Amino acid sequence: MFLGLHSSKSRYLFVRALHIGPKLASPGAEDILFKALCVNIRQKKWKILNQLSSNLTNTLLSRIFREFQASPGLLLEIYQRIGEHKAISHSLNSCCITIHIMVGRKKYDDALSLMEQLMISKGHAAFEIFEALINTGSVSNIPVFDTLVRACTRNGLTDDAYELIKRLRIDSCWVSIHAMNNFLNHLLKIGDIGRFWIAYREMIFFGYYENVNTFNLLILALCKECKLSEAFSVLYKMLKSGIIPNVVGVNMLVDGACRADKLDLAVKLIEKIGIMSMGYKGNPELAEEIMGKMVIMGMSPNIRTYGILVDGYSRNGFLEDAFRLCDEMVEKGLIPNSAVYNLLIHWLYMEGDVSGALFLLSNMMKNCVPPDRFTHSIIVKGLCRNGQVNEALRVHNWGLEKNLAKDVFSHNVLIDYIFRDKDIRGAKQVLCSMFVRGLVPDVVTYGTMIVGYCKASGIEKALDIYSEMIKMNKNPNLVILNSILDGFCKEDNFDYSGVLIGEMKRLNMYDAVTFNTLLSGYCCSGKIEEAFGLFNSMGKMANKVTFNIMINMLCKLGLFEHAKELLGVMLCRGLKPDEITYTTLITSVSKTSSSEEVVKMHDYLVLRGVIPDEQTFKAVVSWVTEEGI
DNA sequence: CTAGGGTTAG
Repeated sequence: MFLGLHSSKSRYLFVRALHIGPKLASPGAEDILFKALCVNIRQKKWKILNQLSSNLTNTLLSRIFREFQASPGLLLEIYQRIGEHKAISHSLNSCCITIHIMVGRKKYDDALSLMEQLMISKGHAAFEIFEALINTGSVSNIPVFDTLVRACTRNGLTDDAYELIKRLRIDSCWVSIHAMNNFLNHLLKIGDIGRFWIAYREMIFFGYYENVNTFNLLILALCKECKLSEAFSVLYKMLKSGIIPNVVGVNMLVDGACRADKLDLAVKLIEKIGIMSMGYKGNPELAEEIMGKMVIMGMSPNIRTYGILVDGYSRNGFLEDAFRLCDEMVEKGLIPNSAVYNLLIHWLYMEGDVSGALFLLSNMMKNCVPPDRFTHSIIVKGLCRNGQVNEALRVHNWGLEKNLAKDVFSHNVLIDYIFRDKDIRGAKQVLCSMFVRGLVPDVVTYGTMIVGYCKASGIEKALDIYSEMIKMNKNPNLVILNSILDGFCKEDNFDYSGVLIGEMKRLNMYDAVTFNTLLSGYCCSGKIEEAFGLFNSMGKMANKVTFNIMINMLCKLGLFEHAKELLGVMLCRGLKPDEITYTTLITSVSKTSSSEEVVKMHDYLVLRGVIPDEQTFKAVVSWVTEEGI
């Protein structure tokens, strides 16, 4: 009998070890334990780990880790099973040994989650882990530190990530371009574009060469800053560096063009990728070259490109074109995925077409396209937006039952809309139900609460939420800072808003919304001089909203001719008036001028691409009713 | 590394 033999042999060895004496007893016993553990672990018999837990010393554990370093899957399981056991505590070092082994075997995701365990569950600081990794390996083991940088950015530890990169540089160890890209991408995700450019310039200064991903990030950053032509010119820089653009960069340019109201440009870009240089730098030869290379690379628009364009059309009110594009896509053999369906359903809801959205949803099911984590939230938001908050709550609860609402997404939407009804209690209830389900509020949740409190009860309560957010180690982003700024402006507290803007500038975190918010604040409280001063200093940063705010102020002051002049400036700068410009101007002109003037203004604006919405319609209807036409 | 939730204007 195997077991009998085995146990008698163990007993024999054990007895012999006792006879040799206490000094040598322990290595012998450790050997036996070691072998027994290895045999059992290889057969995935985990019971022994529990049985022998009181004997597992650090030296024994390191031996086991080394023994299994060739099979990282098994190693990870050992590590986790030991971690589950209360009697044995992992040292930071044993975890770092495991991390080194995982990275050595290219199991980066496993290494990443081990690091996250150390940071989150065990509360180790990034630099503690850094030191331990050096102690258990070598500082020149770059992939390990690349992973550590990634772990930092994934958990919002921006400064730690940056300090790590700097610290390694002092040791003449350079994290890879991949880690640098990861850091740059993180800065864009948290909305810190100022810091993005500082980090990028620094990276180039220290001799890194951009790869295709770095260039894509540059395109993304420039698109976010609405510097579309600069974003396009990144393509030249890429080719000059001998790097061929890929579809990801082009997709971002398509998105940037759509968001800058340049749909035609987006379409051209897709139809003939080389065309983009026309009207920008005037170098058709280079454009042809780009196109040629892209065709060679098999770089044709993918499903994502079409999705972005579907979004672009819909966003600008051309839902019909979006559907036409879908037909074209299907003709080209690209099958709409859940993202394309989601986008269309989303925009149908935004247009108020609830039944159309419902129809498309059933079509999605019919075509066996599985709904994803976005679909559920889009339905919840769509219903809320169309005044069916109770129905949205019903769908939400149904989703919770069916386990479709696992993330904070739809919760955030509900909190937003319940807050809009000034139902603070109701919003708090949704927040509580989040906690009950083990969902942790994210930055958007806090942002929504801050805006909600600003509008429902004033800035003070909003600031409480802000400090709560800081306590939970969540970093404020640009949207949150802008919301707080709006709160100050709405309460005429321009001292605090000045301090805040100063701080935001120092942090390099501000955008057009920041200044538009302040501008709107000035206009609302009649600070005309300040408003003009700010407007003039905004320069190229001024966007459509900036002009709408200024036009509205001039109209309210009865300076209609000046408002029209400003409309001209707006058009000269390539900014298209929208339905808000329309309502502002029509409301004003109908009060002061003849019906001919109103009709003239209407035609003028519609010819320049304004697509009337419900409120523009109301503006005209009220004028017609008053005129008795 | 790219579309789909929270900020500014009627």
